[in-house]
Amino acid sequence: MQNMHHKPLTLAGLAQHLELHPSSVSRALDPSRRHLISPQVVQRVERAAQSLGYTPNRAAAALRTGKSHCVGILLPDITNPVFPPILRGIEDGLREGGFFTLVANAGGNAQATQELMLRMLAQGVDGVILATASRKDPLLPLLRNAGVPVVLVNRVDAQAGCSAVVSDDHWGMSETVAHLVSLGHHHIAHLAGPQSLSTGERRLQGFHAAMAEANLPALHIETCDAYSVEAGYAACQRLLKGYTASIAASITAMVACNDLVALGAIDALREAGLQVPRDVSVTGHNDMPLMDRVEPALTTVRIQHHEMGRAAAQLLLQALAEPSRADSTLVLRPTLIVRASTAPANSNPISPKKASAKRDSTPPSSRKRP
Amino acid sequence: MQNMHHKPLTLAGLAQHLELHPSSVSRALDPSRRHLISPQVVQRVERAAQSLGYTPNRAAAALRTGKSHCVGILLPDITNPVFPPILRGIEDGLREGGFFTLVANAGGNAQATQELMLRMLAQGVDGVILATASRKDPLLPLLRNAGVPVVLVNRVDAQAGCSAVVSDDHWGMSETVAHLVSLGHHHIAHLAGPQSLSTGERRLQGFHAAMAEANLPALHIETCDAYSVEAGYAACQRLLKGYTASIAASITAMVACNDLVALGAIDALREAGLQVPRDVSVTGHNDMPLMDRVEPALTTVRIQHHEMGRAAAQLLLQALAEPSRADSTLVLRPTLIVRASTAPANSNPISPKKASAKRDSTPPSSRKRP
DNA sequence: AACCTCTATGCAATCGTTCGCATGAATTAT
DNA sequence: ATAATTCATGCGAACGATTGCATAGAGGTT
Repeated sequence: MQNMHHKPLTLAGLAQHLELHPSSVSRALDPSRRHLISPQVVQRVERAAQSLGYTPNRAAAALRTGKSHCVGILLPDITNPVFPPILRGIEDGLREGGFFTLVANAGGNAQATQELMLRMLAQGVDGVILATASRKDPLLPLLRNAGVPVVLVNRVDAQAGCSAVVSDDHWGMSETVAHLVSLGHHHIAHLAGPQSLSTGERRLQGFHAAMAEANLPALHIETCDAYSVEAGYAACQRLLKGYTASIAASITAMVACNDLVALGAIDALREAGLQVPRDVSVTGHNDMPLMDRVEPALTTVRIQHHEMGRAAAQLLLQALAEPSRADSTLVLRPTLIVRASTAPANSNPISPKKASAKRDSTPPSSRKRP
Repeated sequence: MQNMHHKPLTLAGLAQHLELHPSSVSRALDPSRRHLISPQVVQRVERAAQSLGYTPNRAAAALRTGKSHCVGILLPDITNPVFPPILRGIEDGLREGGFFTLVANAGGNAQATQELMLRMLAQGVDGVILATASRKDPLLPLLRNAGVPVVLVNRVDAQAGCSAVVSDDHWGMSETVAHLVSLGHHHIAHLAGPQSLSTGERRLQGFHAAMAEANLPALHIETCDAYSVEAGYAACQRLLKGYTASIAASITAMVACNDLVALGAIDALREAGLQVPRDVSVTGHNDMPLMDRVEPALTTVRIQHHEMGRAAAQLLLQALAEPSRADSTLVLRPTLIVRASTAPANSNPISPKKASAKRDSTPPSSRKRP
């Protein structure tokens, strides 16, 4: 109780206590400059620092060196289940390098995002990891100009200019399509992600490539305006609208750009009187937590969230240590996880009650099995 | 391209450009000291700052003033779905005050946690929000000693000494028990959380109180050593072990301390040949994302995650603005969300095949309905 | 007109670390 | 033995923003 507000011990204070000059103490405490100081003194300093509980003032060091030992992490929204494991991976990777993570959720708004980034820069972050980068992201030139190393995670930028870690979306898509084809599906639709995001674009490309590979036409594509349950629901509804009138009637499988979108699609399908996977198989992407426990358990592409974050952190550490180093893009291979939302193709997926069911907007709660 | 590595504009540079003294510029830019400067000059300074893109160096300001405009947030694990919304709430609340969030996942290990906290302090955080506080957390005296304001979120500390925001666990428990009682359940078990955490303790107390209120004996209590699916699975297995031999055979409902624990319990029950909710009703706590889509949809207590975070941020801002202010504890009321995992009590819950089924460790995948 | 009051701005010290340079001691080479 | 070369440490000036105090005008009072 007596030592409240112990004004924190300063380097000078410690030096005085040891009858040394602050600069010597500073050197003794810095592993990379220790060699300038005699071993005995180093030990004496270390002991004293330990026992007196000296903690260097990072703000002062940051001011002097221009390095804050903080990196900024910009996420669209931590509430989206893809990001927590990525963030965790980043943090784990960064911790090894002695860096702290300044986290901010950008939340969509471009204007606000830019402001946030400027504040991060003012805060003196040494580097930035972006999980928000849209294609041709306006933030990148800004950061480049400020001379701050950047690593993109989960998304890449067209005109790159920085390192990135992404999942192999093409591979994920071709695995998914191959799986569906092996179950006898021929009419496969795609609920594409926002084309302003690289994942949306690449997964769509991957879908096209995979369908071409399988000699199937990629006819039924609907774009979502976000990676959310609601957007998936809406996109699937739009897709179903053309159902009666067109050849689309034969769709037996849907590849969603994302797990949440898949969940929304399942809602829309059920609402239209279709069963998953009996009538239509549905796949997701990301293998978010709990996707093995939803009803039906979702067949999805598991991306290496944690590893992605970790790799991004390592790339950033490299860039910080060696600024001249060339940018590199790391592509991690995902795995297809087959669960209960995909099943062999049903020859006649159109349920007899479809026509009426389409107008029926029965809420989910009344959808229980008989 | 020509202006690469523009060495950032400094206050002195800006002052020189304006033919003013740095101190005047500093004052003109600080809303709380603006009044010392003539309006025309203020405007001139602001324009110039704007157009030249001046951003103050926070490190320097932090050194001079001792305030970093950063607050540290210590979480057990962002991967646990309770925390993202809380973090989001904190960030939203803090942003209004112009603060940044330094996020760290402590991950259980007490030693590492303490180190992390020391580094946060060295980083110069102005305040700390702890979502990790166990009862009698050793970090609290440390922080108190450093004179850093602290707010606890989701968990409280016995000897408090700081503000906190928590959910009304008692109320949540009594709602839950009342709901089960109204369904005809009399033998209700509780899978309690770690008693070293305030939520675990308080929910257990709440359970006892609620059972007493309903004139029921609280006989079947098993403690989990973590808030995880695995811990819930193990605890439920331990509970089931005494099933045949004792009066416990009549258990028709289980109140879990947490949604994840509830999911683990459901796994264990199924493995023992029991159906949820036909044989045993199960409830969770927190209403994590997707709990409405797991099988069966979980009856649970929805806590106000986002609001908790936001309130914690506001409490911290208050404490920073007015250090003498008395601590306050904010208790937010949760809501019981009834879904499919609870049903009327079954008079004879013990399935005939139980005895053999208990030894049967059929994996979940073969558990499909006939 | 001499004095006092304000008000707007300038001055200079300060926060705690770091780092180029200088210095003195100890070691080695000649 | 003296000069040349290490090596360990001291010295002091940065880094950029803030702030108590000083000061120079402008305006007001008697």
